[in-house]
Amino acid sequence: MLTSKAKYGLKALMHLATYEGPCLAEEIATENNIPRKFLDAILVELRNAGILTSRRGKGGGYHLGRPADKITVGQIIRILDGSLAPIACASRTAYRPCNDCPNEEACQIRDLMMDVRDSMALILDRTTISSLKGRSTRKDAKLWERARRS
Amino acid sequence: MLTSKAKYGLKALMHLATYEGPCLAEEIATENNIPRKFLDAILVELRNAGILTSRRGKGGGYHLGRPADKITVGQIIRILDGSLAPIACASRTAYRPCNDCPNEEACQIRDLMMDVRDSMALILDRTTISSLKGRSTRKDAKLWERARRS
DNA sequence: CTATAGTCTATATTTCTAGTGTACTATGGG
DNA sequence: CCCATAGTACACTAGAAATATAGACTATAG
Repeated sequence: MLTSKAKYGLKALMHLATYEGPCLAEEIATENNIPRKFLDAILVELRNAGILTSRRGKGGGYHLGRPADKITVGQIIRILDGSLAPIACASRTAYRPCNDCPNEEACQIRDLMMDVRDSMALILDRTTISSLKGRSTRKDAKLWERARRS
Repeated sequence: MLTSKAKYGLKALMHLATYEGPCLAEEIATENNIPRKFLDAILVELRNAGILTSRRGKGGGYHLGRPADKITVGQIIRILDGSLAPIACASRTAYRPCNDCPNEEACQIRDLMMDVRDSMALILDRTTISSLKGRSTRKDAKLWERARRS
């Protein structure tokens, strides 16, 4: 599951990748319909993880800790949501056993979910904030197609 | 997320696919470490969805409503968990808009998550209860490899 | 020294998950 | 007809997680 938390985090990062200098939390919040205080907590988590840096006081704000093309969506989801995998027992980074499986290594469901996790990671770990921003949505694609036909 | 509910449901179906005749809920529950009453609710949902049939009274029980190779994991997750997609706005079958997106069609996050959903569906919709049962786990693969080397 | 803007701690609200309890209904066999 | 078996319906709850919110505190520029 992609929670609102991670979604907000990604939106904030896209925002920060768009503007040059430091951005105010307030500005990020209002421009992206994110509850201010909730965003604060998210920004702090990202800062603690080294994704963002911040400066206090007048003229302060947040900015990216490294270039937008060096931050992947997968990283952000792992930081904010804890895991990519659809089930904890299939997570590489946030593993937790199920209590109903006597022999986890032989669990076919877990095994299948590891395949799912891998295919998710393949997409999410190669998508950066930068490429996410530059991504053309399906609507764009449809519009292009229509334009090409016409 | 794959909830316990869906996991239990898949286990129950694998159980039913293994034995010929109708199985008792009690038997499925104890053999798979599933809380009995919780399983009851799951089996009823699967029955209402046409995946299972049941017979009451002495000699009764549950059995598959169609061959195990005609039931996909994707179907079961959609029935029991509601959706495959990591976020509701990217779901094909259980769509729900986010309330923070003014222009959903242009949301790059949603678009990315649709790609993720598609790649999950690609795996889950082609995996049947039958193929799930027959799946060799990574442990098996490792054992084989070791055996081949030795 | 003061307005600004991030930080910390605690708390509230809502929703979902996972599970339980009780009573009821249908069926087959004696 | 009765009774044990086995599924069905419905109500409910405890606990966790998601989604915020409030308020006091701290650092900094000017």
